[in-house]
Amino acid sequence: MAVARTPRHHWIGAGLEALAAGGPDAVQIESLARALGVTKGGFYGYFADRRALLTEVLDTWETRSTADVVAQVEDEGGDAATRALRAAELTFSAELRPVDLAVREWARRDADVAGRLRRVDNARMSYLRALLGPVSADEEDLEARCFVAFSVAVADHLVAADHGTLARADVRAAIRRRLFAPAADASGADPASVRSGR
Amino acid sequence: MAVARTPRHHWIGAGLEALAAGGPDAVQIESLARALGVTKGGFYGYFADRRALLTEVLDTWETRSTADVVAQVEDEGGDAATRALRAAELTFSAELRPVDLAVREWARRDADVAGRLRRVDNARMSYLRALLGPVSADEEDLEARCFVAFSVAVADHLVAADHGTLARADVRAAIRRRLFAPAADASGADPASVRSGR
DNA sequence: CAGCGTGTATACGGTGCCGTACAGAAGCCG
DNA sequence: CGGCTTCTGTACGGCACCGTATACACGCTG
Repeated sequence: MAVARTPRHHWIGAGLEALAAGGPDAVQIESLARALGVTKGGFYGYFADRRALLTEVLDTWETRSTADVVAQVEDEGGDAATRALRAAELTFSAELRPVDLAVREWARRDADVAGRLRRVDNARMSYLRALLGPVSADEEDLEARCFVAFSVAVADHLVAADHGTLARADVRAAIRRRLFAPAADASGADPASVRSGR
Repeated sequence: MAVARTPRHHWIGAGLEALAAGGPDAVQIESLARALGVTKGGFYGYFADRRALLTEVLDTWETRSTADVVAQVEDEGGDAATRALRAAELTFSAELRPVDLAVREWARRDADVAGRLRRVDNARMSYLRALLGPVSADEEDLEARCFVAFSVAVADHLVAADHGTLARADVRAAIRRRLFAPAADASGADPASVRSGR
């Protein structure tokens, strides 16, 4: 048997990169083949068609951006704030972030993808909610903080505005201070006291 | 002379809708023609090619989502908070919002579009900054509030998460309260005292 | 009521991609 | 070493779109 020069996961990897770079329309079999230095000859041995590849690409993204992230964050440990920031770092890493944004746009016009994104976002928000829970006792205030944190993480690389004399990093830091500031009405709940919330 | 059944602006309008619905790749001449109930016969009388149409579509979007919005908001008047919320309503209206999101995604892979988006976002942020200016004296805090407001507005229709017993509208309201709350250190600057900020 | 100009329909060549078919190469096994 | 399995290259038909060319139809204008 000839050994596979282009195993299955190579196609998925190239598919992820194409999705990140140009959206679902850019995931073209002949284009991926060129990127991999082969022709599409072998592709149809692994996948029924283009749709099948896209499905597996999304599966891979889904796993990497939820289960894998949580596993690694929990493995590394730290207090709530540390873990929340680490989760954001991993979720919106240089490789995963463009895929996330592409999927988000894709979800606007594909119900299946929208369903996946909803699962993924709910998982992420649940995790964030558990981490930020001790910061604020009020349900609405807590949810506001979580949604702000999530929105800023998503919009950060999507909003093109400048900030005068400030750098984007300064703005992010200021937002972070606001997010982790104890609530006005909440009695001194200490974020650092949560070390094992799921 | 035969009267134009499909004048220039019809093509641009259809282009905007296609861009909103499916991104730049979906702006296809033959597809727009079908949507307009004609064939592409007349298209090339108005536009040199597909690129020319896309340029004009972006021009239209740029004007509508900056100058037109500010003009209408200023015309309607109201205090700073009212105007900020109204500007958000108009900018992210049902017709303009999908275009905005499509352009945002497109800007990730096209330098020209990225430049436009930056102009537009900077104009929006300047306006917002002027409106929110009196809420907080601290530059970083102000910028944080503006960027949060903008990010939430953008991410609102892009993040698919649920909020337990709360509705998205409740979360938005809670965020709004946080954004307009006077700064802890700022002496009582009253948002309602600004009625004619640029 | 001609006749002209303008917008539209139709037809065409070119290109790029999908999915299929088949032939060839490359390694492992007996 | 010869055969077999498995992957890859090449070729093909089909389709959808772009941009051009050309012929037609409409309704002003004189």
